[in-house]
Amino acid sequence: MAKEITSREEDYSQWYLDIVKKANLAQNSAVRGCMVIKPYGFSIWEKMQGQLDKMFKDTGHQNAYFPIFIPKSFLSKEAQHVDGFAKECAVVTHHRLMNDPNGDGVVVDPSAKLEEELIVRPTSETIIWNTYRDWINSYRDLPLLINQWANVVRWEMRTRLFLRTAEFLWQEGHTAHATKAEAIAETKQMQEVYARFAEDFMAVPVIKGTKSDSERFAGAEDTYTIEALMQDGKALQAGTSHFLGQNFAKAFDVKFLDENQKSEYVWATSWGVSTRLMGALIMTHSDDDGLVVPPRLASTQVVIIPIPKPNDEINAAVETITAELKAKGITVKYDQDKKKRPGYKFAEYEMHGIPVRLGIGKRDLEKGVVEVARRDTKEKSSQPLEGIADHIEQLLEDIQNNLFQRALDFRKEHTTHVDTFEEFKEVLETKGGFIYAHWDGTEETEKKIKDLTKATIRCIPNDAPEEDGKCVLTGAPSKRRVVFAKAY
RNA sequence: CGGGAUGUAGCUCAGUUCGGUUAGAGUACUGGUCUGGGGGACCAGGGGUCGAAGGUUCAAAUCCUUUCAUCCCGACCA
Repeated sequence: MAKEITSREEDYSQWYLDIVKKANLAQNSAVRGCMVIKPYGFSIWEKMQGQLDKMFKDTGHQNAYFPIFIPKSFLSKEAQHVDGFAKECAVVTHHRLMNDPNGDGVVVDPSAKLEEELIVRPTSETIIWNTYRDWINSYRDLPLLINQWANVVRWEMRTRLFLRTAEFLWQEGHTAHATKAEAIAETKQMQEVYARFAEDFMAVPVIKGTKSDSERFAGAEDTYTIEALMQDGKALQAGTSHFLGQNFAKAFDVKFLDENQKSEYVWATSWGVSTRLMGALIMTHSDDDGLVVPPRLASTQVVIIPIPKPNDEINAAVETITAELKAKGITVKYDQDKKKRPGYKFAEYEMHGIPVRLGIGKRDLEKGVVEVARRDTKEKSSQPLEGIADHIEQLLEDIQNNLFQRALDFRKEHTTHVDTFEEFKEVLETKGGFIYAHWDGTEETEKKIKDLTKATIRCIPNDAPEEDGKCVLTGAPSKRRVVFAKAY
């Protein structure tokens, strides 16, 4: 077999790359660290975008677009922010090419040097807050609730398709508020939106929490995160929502007159999820036969395969089924390719993770049934043609729920509470996953644990109960457990 | 940026040690025949600047120098 996938057991990271490649999701490009998202991969991203965009609008946000280039000077206005991003910025220094005077090809025209260099945005806080200064004068201008869908560039040293690429697609919300409380409420609301999206649509269970000082977004006062667990026991940060305080308002001098005619700095938030979610989707559900896409994100939910190939009788039956499914809003593809054999198609659609596959042949038609195969469990059964659409509608729902439940069970099995550092290391080495442990709250301890084990604090869970304990490393008193894991 | 490895057909790789006709295999692709309920068989065909540049030589995928890229391990990383 030509399209074999490396098994997860054999080499997890190769398995991931095989899926991305063989399910036609993405490929490496001519530019290091940048990827080409292929049509099938993009169709899944589009489904994600569509749903997220709806959720943003339902919570009162509007879309806008800001430029890809940021004047260098903007980036240095917020000290922590520049520290966080300076090392990974692409910089535009010239605006013209010319023919190489020494031969063929083109060279940068030295006379076209820019007065001020432009940074390709690694994130848009600075240019957006520079714009907000003009937009915000009064409390009546607030809150300002804006989102943008864009690409950003971060010159990462080591990249991996979808999980960390030099350029990636994302959305970034940037909101401005009159009060601190309101901004914090917005930050939490968006964390909630992300969590709901991850769980209800991606079928990926997440832990909601806040970041420790060292893991916080550069320029934020608080970073709210959703953390997912991958099948290899490593954590993946799936989305973040930042409470920015008045940091950017002060850096860009964005003030408003409140109802008491007092001039105040604006309170800010920003929040984002990226094409990295594709990586989370792949690594949560897929198996050694290929991608598994939850029905709610599948661009094609049902594929119908004529066995062994299309004929008038089969076509007629398919036409009926297709009409019934479409009436229910289910997306269907009928694969009439005569050159490829059924077995080939079965494997191919499994590779692509299509949730439900129908097989129809002469035998089935004689009995008035159709073969229904579900991708998640790979179970097959014969179902009567009568009422098939209802059955499939229910089946898609079952698959969606089953994927979530399966991921949740996996997470439960890979979540451990530990009280000693010996246990901590032991669990990390044997089964990985999320480790709930006490921590003394200092950055030194956090760093030491990271150096010793490679595990980092993924978050301080929102729902962590108060509990007296001792730091797993130093033995200093602690009030609650935090979540540790090795992370992507 | 350090340590290691690799660049030969779309993909996976052989050939490089020890230089010698026209550079190979599997797979994928194209056409045909037979097939047909889980990645079919056979026949025929197309496809290469051997990563790039320079050098040594009668002769370079093979030797030398430089360079670029990719992968793995570190460092780095919302």
